[in-house]
Amino acid sequence: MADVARAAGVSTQTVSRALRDPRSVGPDTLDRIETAVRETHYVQNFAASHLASNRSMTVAAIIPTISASIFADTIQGLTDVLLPEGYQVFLGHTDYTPAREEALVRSLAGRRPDGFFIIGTRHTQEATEILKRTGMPVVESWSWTSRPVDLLVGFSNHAAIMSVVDHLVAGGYRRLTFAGMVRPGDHRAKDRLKGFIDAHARHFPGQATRVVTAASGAMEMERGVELLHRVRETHPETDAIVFASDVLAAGAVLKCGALGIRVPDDLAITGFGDYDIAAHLTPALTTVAIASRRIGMEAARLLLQRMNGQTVEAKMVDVGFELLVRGST
Amino acid sequence: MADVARAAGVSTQTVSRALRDPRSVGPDTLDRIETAVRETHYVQNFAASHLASNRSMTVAAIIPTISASIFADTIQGLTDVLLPEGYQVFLGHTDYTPAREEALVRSLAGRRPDGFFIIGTRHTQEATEILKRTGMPVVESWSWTSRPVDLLVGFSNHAAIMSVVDHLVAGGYRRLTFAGMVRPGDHRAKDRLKGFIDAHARHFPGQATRVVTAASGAMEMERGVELLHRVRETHPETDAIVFASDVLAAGAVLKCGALGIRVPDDLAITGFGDYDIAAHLTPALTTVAIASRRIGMEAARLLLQRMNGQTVEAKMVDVGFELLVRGST
DNA sequence: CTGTTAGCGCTTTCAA
DNA sequence: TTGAAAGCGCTAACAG
Repeated sequence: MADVARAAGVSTQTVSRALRDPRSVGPDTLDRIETAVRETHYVQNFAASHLASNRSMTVAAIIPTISASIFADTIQGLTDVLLPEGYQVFLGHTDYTPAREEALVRSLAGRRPDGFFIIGTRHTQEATEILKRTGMPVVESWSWTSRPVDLLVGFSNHAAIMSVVDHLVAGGYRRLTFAGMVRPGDHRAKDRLKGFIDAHARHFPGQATRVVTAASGAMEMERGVELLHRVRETHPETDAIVFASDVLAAGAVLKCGALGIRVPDDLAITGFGDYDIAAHLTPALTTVAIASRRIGMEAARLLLQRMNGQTVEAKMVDVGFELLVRGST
Repeated sequence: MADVARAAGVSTQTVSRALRDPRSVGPDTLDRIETAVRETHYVQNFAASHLASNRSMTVAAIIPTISASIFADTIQGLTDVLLPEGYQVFLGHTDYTPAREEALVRSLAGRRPDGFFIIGTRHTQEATEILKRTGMPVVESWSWTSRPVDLLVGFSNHAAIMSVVDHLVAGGYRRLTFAGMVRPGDHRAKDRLKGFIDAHARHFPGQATRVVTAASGAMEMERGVELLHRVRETHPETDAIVFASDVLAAGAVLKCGALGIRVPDDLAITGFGDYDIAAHLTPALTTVAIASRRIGMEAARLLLQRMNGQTVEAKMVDVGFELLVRGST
């Protein structure tokens, strides 16, 4: 910056001002500075800026996994809103491990982001403590709680699955089985399972609940195929499978097609997430649509309001969900 | 850090040392410092560290798009290797727009990352200039070139599609049509198209090339369905469609199933990428597998070597590709 | 193994 | 509209 100042014949102060708000300096001065910036190939040093101004112009984002996940849409929405405002995004993933999440929170907090975005509302005590102490705006997401750390953009996984069960029961299905991946650190999956159990208990009081889960392995269609087989072995009376994810449901629907199992006549199938494939399957998949990208965008907007010193009117945003009834039920 | 030093009865220097390399201070001292860190809830300020040491412990990554893309696996691989080494990742996406890529490069360069990862080998002149000037290690990826900016982890999209065409011709198909999304800024797609054109010219010299492309819209299965229809309208003689992506091919295969078009008897279909769905379709999809995650991991390893001051033995890594022949051809 | 000194490249504050 | 002085919170380099 000193080089630029010298080339433009002004002080570094003026260069700094011109860079942050071009209208705050005289037009001739601005011109000379812009020329000098180009000639010297000057690139701002945000670390110094951050240290001096105590604003990093970054947001930290923590998600369980990036690959093959619906969270990618959320991050895309988040960055779509944040980048034009000059913010860069730190991205970390936890692989559904609370310890890794805590380590990430700690490490990212050291970067002094101006805001924090995180999937989920359950964190280790230490992680929660750090998030609260930093004093920066924090958005939790993809779940629902009455007591968020700070801000919340999410929906009730529990209610979403209950609506699926209600739909199936209304359609005459009576022997429902839940099938999903339930990893120890995945509270969204647990909420969905609980939603199934609660809805089942309401519709069929006293009757045993049928649940088949996998705790490890990647979230792939192959898991759905495996779960389908396990359901048919352990609960052959099943007339409808409630999958915790479209990925699993898609694997099962495709396998049923290959095996000659008629969906929904022999077996109804539901998914979760409304992935791209859901509408393209034969039969098309009944599922729950989540506004994944919108979650990221709403979160970004809340963060921006806070980072700009405005007060946020609604600290908790429920993006809801939509039951999409298609041919598989 | 001064608070910690005071609480532990040492200088800030000793605290700094203890934090970066616990073995560099005495065991009692370390003990007192660790206690003090906990009691004061101290969180390092990496911005100050960065400014003083000229190391940011960050890597910048630029990809065309995050959502529903195979690049997510690459980023996962990249961060999987980088996070344990203490590096955080800045992630930005360009939506296949060169101007946005340049803006991102410029902005991220200001963060002074210790390394740069970017998809593709074609950038604006200005972006290339910035990448070269910073002097930091740069990994380009997902393509191939003889003159990378610095390091390269990729493969030849051109050769990959040629191998698909060779396979189809060897299988007796004679009226091939290429179908894909070819956005202006997507040079991988262009390389694939060129690979098709070149292979076609070699096998069928003088014969017109059949190509159907879409330039806009999201990369979704619906595009594959649309392209299928356009191929059947404009080139009804087609006996094999070479899709530029599994997403498109999957949409087409599913649609064929619904329409009663027999694959591969009436129409052979190939994809690209070996997405999860490819093996689960009926018939399973012949496609080209790319080691997406490995690209990220190899890139991270190269960056780490450079960032640690080691010399890199191979500046260009060809991860290759694998033609997976399945039922759709 | 530990401490002292200087300074990283900006921005804030105040003055002109 | 512009400039001078001070300092953000660390680490490098050196000394002890």
